Amino acid sequence: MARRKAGAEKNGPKRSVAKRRSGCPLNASVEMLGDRWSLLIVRDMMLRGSRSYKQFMDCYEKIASNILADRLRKLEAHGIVESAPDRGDGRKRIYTLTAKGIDLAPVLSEMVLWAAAHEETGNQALIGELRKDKAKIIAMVRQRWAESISGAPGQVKSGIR
Amino acid sequence: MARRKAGAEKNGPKRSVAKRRSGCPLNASVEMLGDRWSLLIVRDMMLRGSRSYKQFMDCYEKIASNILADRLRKLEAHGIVESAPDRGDGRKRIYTLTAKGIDLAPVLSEMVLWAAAHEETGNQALIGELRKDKAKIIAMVRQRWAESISGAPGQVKSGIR
DNA sequence: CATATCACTTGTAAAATGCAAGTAAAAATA
DNA sequence: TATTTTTACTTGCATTTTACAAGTGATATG
Repeated sequence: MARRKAGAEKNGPKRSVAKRRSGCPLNASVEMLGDRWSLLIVRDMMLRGSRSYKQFMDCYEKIASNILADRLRKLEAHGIVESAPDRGDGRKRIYTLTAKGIDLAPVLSEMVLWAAAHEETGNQALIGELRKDKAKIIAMVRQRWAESISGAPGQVKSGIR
Repeated sequence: MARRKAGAEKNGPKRSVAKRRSGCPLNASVEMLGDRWSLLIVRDMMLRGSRSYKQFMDCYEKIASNILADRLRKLEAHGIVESAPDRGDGRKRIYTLTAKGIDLAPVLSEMVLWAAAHEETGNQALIGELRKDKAKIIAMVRQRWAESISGAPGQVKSGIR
């Protein structure tokens, strides 16, 4: 027994303020993304083109498989990610960012710039490009995403990273 | 018995990549800020001018006192916040944002805009202003902060919020 | 048909969170 | 000056979340 359990009812965009701790938009963000893994998963989708469970498991920070399953479920429930069975390989499930998910690009961008400014970090290539022209990088990420969802479900190959 | 225990060694800017899960700058941000409270504390300092334990306890989301103590300690260890005893009232300790802390303004800004775009949230006043002129709001926040640390340790009165 | 992949789940121990109830020191009040 | 308040925490404890190791079932591959 495994697979499927329908994450949440349908899809979760526009969750009402009802069950939140407060109506503050920052609080809403924190309730959806405020943990040690969610944004890293989004990062891997955005920058590395990860789309399958296996690919997420290959992330450099070594997420545990049960945590990954849980986060994917929550991201999907929040409407940040959606998933569908892979046509062609019945074992696979393909995860993709929704528009809401790709809209996190500016958030990630600022978090990267902040850390790069105040901590010792790697990935200087990305940081340099971001500092030079943030808007351009975000536009590139968006465009690649748009192409990847219009085209047939194939690999996103490139990777700024 | 209570009070003082010297948070961490001295101050924690430029923590090396050594003990982190990875050198990715996003990961660094997530390790410092990826929980359900840290950014809300920074928000209250930035937008509401909260500076004392009591004021943080008044936050709308009702943080537990032990969690607040823990988060203030960690934020200080990360060099995002610093604290000093209040001259004039020996019971109080005054917490202030460091330059690193105020540099989180663009991160918070993008998170607020993201949530506002995709969720039902309150605080439409702030959102409207942010959408109109993000840079200006951030500049205001920065300036108020600069004034508040140069002037005598008095209350920050205003509040976009 | 045997074996490998993929996407998960199931324990289980350890850590983080949340809640209620202290406590020590300093300040305000009677 | 004695008493009460206020402030900034800590402590204990139950609950939840996280992490790690080890399955499991359905498909694909040789």
